[in-house]
Amino acid sequence: MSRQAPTLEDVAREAGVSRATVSRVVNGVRNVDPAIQEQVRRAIERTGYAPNRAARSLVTRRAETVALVVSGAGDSSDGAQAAFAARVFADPFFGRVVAGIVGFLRPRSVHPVLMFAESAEARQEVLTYLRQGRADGALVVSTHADDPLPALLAEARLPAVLFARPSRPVRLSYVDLAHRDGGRLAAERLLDRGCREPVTISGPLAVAASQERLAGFRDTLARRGHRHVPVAEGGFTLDSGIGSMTDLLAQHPDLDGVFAANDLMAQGACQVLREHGRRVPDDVAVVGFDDSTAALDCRPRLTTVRQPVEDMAAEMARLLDDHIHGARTRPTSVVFAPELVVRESA
Amino acid sequence: MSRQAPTLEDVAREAGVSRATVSRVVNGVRNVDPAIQEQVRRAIERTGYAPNRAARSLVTRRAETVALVVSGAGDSSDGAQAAFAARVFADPFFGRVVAGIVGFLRPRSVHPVLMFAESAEARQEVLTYLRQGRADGALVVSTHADDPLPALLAEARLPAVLFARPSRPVRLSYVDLAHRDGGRLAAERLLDRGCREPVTISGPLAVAASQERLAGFRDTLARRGHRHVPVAEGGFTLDSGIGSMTDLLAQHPDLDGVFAANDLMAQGACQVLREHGRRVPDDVAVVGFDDSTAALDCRPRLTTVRQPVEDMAAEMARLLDDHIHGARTRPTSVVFAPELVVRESA
DNA sequence: CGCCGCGGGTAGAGCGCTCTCCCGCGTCCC
DNA sequence: GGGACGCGGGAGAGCGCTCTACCCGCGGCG
Repeated sequence: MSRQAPTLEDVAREAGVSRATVSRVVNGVRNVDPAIQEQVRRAIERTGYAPNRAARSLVTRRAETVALVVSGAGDSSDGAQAAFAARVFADPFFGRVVAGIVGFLRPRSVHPVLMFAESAEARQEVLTYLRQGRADGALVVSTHADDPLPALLAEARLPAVLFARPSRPVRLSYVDLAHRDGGRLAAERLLDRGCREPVTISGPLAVAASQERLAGFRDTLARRGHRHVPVAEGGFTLDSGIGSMTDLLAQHPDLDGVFAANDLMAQGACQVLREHGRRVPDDVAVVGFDDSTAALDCRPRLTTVRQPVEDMAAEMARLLDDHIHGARTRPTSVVFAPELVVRESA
Repeated sequence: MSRQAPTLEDVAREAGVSRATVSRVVNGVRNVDPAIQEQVRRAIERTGYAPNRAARSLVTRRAETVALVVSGAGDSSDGAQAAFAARVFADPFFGRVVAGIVGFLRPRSVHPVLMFAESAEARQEVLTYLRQGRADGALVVSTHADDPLPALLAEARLPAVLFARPSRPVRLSYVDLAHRDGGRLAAERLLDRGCREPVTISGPLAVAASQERLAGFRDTLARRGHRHVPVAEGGFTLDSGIGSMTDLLAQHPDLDGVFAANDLMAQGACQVLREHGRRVPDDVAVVGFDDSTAALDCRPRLTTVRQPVEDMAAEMARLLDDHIHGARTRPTSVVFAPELVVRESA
């Protein structure tokens, strides 16, 4: 604060070489005499030099920063953003996304800028941010299917990678899970345990992933002779899991297997079942989805369809990195395979 | 990507004025003829101009960015960072912190850079980041009491504000809660409900906040005639709440009131109590702490000591802003008052 | 009538870095 | 022995912006 931060010039003077030479050893380009290198390194040490990033970015045209955008759909009113942020972070799923992204980015010394884009205004701000060159690209996690942000990003030709396939196709790379296969795995597990009356709590049907999971579950059961599978639509929250399970139990008292489209709802279902005197898994088998922390918090611990979120998030970051550095020019999609994790609940 | 982004120069040429004039209307400084202003604004529109932030930062010496640092204590091994990130985000508490910070920062068009500092190396990276001028200051949320980062920050004279008072005093501003008063509120609630055998599940005693909450709880009970209050030390996780409650129940079967030092543990406690056939709140009253989402997810919904986390986080951001802009030079601490939120569990 | 203030604009000097060009020198090959 | 070439180093031109001069014209005033 008080004294000016040392610049390249200062280090150069201290080391008795030119600015260019110092820059070379700092960035490790070209050969520099080892003796001079050492000399410069000591000068850096003495002066406590740290290269000014703004100056560097100005000439390299690169921020070495990416935006991590959590994007909602509609036009939430102004004040709702805090609630939006809190809601997003309440989902253990998001923590895993962050962990995966940071895992890839950190070794490269880049740190994500956190942005929320739940309103038209906020979306515009994301675009501006990128166009100002404050970030080199965006990693977008949408909470709604009809999020307008991807299209805006694609139109502006800004580097971006999405989590999950967008509802309308856009020229952007994305990573996704084979949700349909996940639904199949859940169905097979319940069937293999001998369930005769399986039911399911789906995610919000506006979300493509929910549709796919449900379709995979239904198709598999249909192929094994179960034509009519009761389904209650949930909202991916614990609360909605409780509500849906209560309804299903009332309408189908002899159900003996539940597939919930995420762990949080499965946890809610377990709670309700226990309160109604049904033992899990002896009376009713429960399969969740995600393999989030909720799966382990639940008693009994959940058998669930694992989504390799960390790997998927890391892959997102890798794709973006490729796009930014021109190593990849056309949009690419990477689809991951789900995996059944067997614990106690089914 | 393809074509160069338009610069001030381009806009100036387009509008038929000088670079400086365009800069003035962009930044809204000094009087510029309204007609010319309009002319410039249209030129900006036509060219799709967005000011280059690196160039601006270079001269203003300001990044208009702050770092949001989640800081651990020890020297976690290299690979542990992903797990650290996931663990941090699993706590609903952190989502509220982010919401509060973003709530303050967003109207000012600044977005936080997310950093984890759970190892010595990572801490160094935070310092470097700030010294490179990539962020103007840091908002630090420590997960451990003896976090070395605050001292490093203070020593380097970098603007920073902490969440919670550091264990060793450092010349840094911080916000905190009157935890002791929170413990008192919990005790009074249990007493007022007529509890005769209160117990408590504390947080990790290495954390100052845990100590304070426990002290406030104990002191209040002592003053009302309860000398020996059974306490089990938890770890702020649901799991530890389950474990602690199980132990307490075994050793003190006639307990009729529980104060858990956070909602997650209270939720675990409720679960155990119900499994042991105790009704909450009729047989055993339960008071949590935080008023996090866990308080609402719990059945029955938790009576809890509310910590105004969003307000506290917003205040952190405000303090940092003041420090950065020189409006505040000496370290300041702001302590918030807890509040009892009565729901069903007590 | 000269002078001064002032509104409204321009010119240009940097901010701290990267990177191209250039230069001097030693080496190698013909 | 001389020219081509490689290598290590320096000089200096920007990158796109802000901001301090400064300039010009005009009205008011002593």
